[in-house]
Amino acid sequence: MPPATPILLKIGELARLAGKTVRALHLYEELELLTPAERSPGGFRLYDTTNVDRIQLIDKLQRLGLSLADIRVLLQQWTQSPSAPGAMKGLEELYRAKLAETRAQIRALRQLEGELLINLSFLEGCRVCDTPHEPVAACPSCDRPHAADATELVTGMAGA
Amino acid sequence: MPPATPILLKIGELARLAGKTVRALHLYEELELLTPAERSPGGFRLYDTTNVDRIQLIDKLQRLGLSLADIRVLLQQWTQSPSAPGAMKGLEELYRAKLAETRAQIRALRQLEGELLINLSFLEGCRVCDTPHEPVAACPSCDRPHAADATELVTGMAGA
DNA sequence: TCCGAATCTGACGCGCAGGTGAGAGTTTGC
DNA sequence: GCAAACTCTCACCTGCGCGTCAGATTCGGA
Repeated sequence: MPPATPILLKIGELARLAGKTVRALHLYEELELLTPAERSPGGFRLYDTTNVDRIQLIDKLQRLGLSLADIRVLLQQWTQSPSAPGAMKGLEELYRAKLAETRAQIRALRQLEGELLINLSFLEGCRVCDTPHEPVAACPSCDRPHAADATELVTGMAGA
Repeated sequence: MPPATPILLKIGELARLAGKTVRALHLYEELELLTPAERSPGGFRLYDTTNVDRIQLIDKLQRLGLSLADIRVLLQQWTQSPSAPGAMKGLEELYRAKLAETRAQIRALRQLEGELLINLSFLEGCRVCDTPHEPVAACPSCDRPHAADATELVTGMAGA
């Protein structure tokens, strides 16, 4: 049989499939992150379906905290690497570093979580507080027992 | 005894203590997040030490994902609230919402973590891969067993 | 063949959180 | 009383990731 014409997508279709806007895809092309397989006679961009994966890769790398410029460098390193295992190396290093960062972020968020819980419990005690203290500014420095643990998430409100 | 002159800090000192730049503190003042206790005769801003807490509050709220404008609104609501328990209410709601968000972020990061681990293990297998496949593009679609689990963090590199 | 929808290129705008001078005035230690 | 260090107030600049026209062109179905 004749070589099956590969399925080609127009930019709007690709955008919908990948969950991005047309403008975003234009931008990715400007920044050399994404290249259409070809153009229609009239100049429309035509993409093959592997570009969906490419866009999702971009998306995840963004969520890892990489800028589009970073991603460009990464992709270029990849394509320019002479050997397959060599190319994998850079990727591996990057992912290892990002894994560490991700874990650090998780730790930070956990700490924030704990702090929120502490302050919520303080505020809860506050709700039933019968010590009359107006103005409000006095409350964060309330001397009742429930005030023991409040952090600057509450105490920082004081000066006003 | 005479009223002890409170310790007052110049902006640079406060900045160092709080880990911010002078410019940032200027900005916070423009945005009505921070007000110096007074000014020197020559016009220098003089802050009292409670402002360190205030800045750390701002910092944490930023890390919770609030914009400086959001924070301004929050601080204003606080100072305008007629009753102490009433003022606590808004804060409590905010923190409750942010707690949920924080937990969602942690979940997302955990997932990313898992994905990174999967792909790292793929790449590790890659390192000792003796299947000769140049060009590199072929590697992500390698048919050896170690390739089973790679996600688009690896497969998205293919088209190039 | 014709119309409406999609796409093209190019350029400007935005929101955020400051950075970065410039030029002038203020403090402070010696 | 001098110089160095600090601070003052404008005001414009930056990076990022698109959004948003505008005006022209192209595609695809009836």
